[in-house]
Amino acid sequence: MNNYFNPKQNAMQKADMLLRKAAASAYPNTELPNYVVEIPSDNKNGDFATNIALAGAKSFHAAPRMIADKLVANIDLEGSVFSKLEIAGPGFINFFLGDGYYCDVINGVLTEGDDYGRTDYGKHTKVNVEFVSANPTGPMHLGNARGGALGDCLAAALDWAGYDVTREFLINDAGNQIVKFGNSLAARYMQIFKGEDAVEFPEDGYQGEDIKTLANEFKELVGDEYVNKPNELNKAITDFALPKNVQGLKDALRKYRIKYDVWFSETTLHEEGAVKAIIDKLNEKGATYEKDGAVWYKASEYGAEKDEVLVRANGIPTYFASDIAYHYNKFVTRGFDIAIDVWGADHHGHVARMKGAMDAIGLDGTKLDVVLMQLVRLVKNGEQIRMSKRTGKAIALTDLLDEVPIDSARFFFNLREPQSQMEFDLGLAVSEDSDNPVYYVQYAHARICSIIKNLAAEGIEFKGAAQCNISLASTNEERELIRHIAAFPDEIIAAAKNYDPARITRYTVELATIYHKFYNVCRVKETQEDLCQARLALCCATKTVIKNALTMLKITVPEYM
RNA sequence: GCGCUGGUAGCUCAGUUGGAUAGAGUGUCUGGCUACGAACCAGAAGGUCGGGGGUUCGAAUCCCUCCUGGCGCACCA
Repeated sequence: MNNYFNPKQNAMQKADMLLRKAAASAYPNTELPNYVVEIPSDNKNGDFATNIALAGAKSFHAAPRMIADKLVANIDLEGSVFSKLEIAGPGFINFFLGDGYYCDVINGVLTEGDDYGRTDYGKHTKVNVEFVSANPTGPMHLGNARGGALGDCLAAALDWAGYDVTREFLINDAGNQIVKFGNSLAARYMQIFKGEDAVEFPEDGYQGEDIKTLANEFKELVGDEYVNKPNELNKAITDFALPKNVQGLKDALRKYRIKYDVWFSETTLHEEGAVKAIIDKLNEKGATYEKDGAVWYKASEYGAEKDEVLVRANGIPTYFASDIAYHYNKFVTRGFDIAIDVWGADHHGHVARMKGAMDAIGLDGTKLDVVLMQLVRLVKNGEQIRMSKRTGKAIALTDLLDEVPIDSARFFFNLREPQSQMEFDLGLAVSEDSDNPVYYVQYAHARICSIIKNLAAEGIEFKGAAQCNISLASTNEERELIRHIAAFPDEIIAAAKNYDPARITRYTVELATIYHKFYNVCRVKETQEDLCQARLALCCATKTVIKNALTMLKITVPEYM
């Protein structure tokens, strides 16, 4: 049983139980049709509605309205959370919640406090969320900013929904791109001494200014020591630069308020022989073959489009090989039940073959979930700012965070669902006025704090939910507010289930809107005492939910603005 | 060419997994502070849900087809 407080879900289940009971007595020995109990878009149609009479026309052998009449006649609302039923339209049965429900919601929220919204939906399933995992060969870019906000908030949603969550960053500190990184650094280092024209820069090298900066720092440290030791230069300068870059990633992400549980080094997989072991394993399963001097994996037999190289002709394993070993490590060595990878949409070709590879090594590919995220278009004054890693003019994450407040960046990147091609409006994100939705939500919180403070100054304190009669808060605005507050735990579950934390961000905007409407219609101050207390209870409950939601998203919750 | 993914109000996007008259924000226009924070609220206007077929009591949602934007199809990661 669920010990957590999830009022909406509970009430919905109660509605469903009443329906089943009614159907059992009205139509004994008849199989129930596929029906739903849902929340109508217009609350004139009740708090919950069911299509059971429409969907059951065939199995109950009657017209929908007749079925609805018969079912309703068999439902007794006495002692339930519902105050009335209605039959509407073609045969919908609508449930209306009663006073008791609204009181329970506010009472429950204030009792749960900082924990309101948590459920045990995930049943402590061990889930690993890997996100950003930017190459340590250069600074992070705008896409990583979205991936960071997305991954971190998804992890938070899973945590609140009762999963056992690990946030993880994979450091790609092995393989081809590190070799390229070293070659680029070495060339820049040599150019310092011999001139740019005398030393050829690798055609596929990293062009960015940061490579020159690192080479210069290395020169400051060791002078010309390596000019005549070309064989040792590459390793020495890589060993110098790589940790610096990794530290840069850590610093930038910490500034972005992301704290990882695990920084996983790809190199350790090679050192421990895990990559070789996984290739052997595939080999044993008969899933490999040799061609042109390379070892291939029969990916096409496991759902992928075509076969893939595991070990190049030069003997170096591909990233794909180490990625299989890495996920084997997640599932088998560390025992995660689910692995979620947040990738840029440009990696979608990798999805089917990774899942297939999990099946090929005897694991379950369906336990690997990939959240594909579309890249971001940066827009300022209606014009797109293109980013290019090659020209070195990329918009770095650190640059973005220097310009855009963290609250704003995290909020914006979580406003759209992952697969949408979002636009990031730099002008809007920087603006500190009402156009910026993050302030709209924070404003609602600050407003509530102000009301509470003003009342306290007049000697009026909130006496606690148990001491007040919430049913006095009976206007549409008040009821709407309570209903939305009640939906918070379900919204988190939906975000976790659909891997879409943007739902929570949008939820906070809706909550703020509903609160502002309430504020404009219902005075708290200078109101008859009982009603004042009831409305104060609503304010406190709203404050709790905004605080919990924004805290979950790691956005500050100001009391003044 | 094949695959993934999008196309909903002028613009940016929702739409609770097939439900009731398709919704927000923004922009435009009009109202509301000698009242708890006007960083707010109310109202108006704005739609062939890319086009066309199909499935059924019922489609933005599912199927087929066409148009179109983005991305991917390396012994890169």
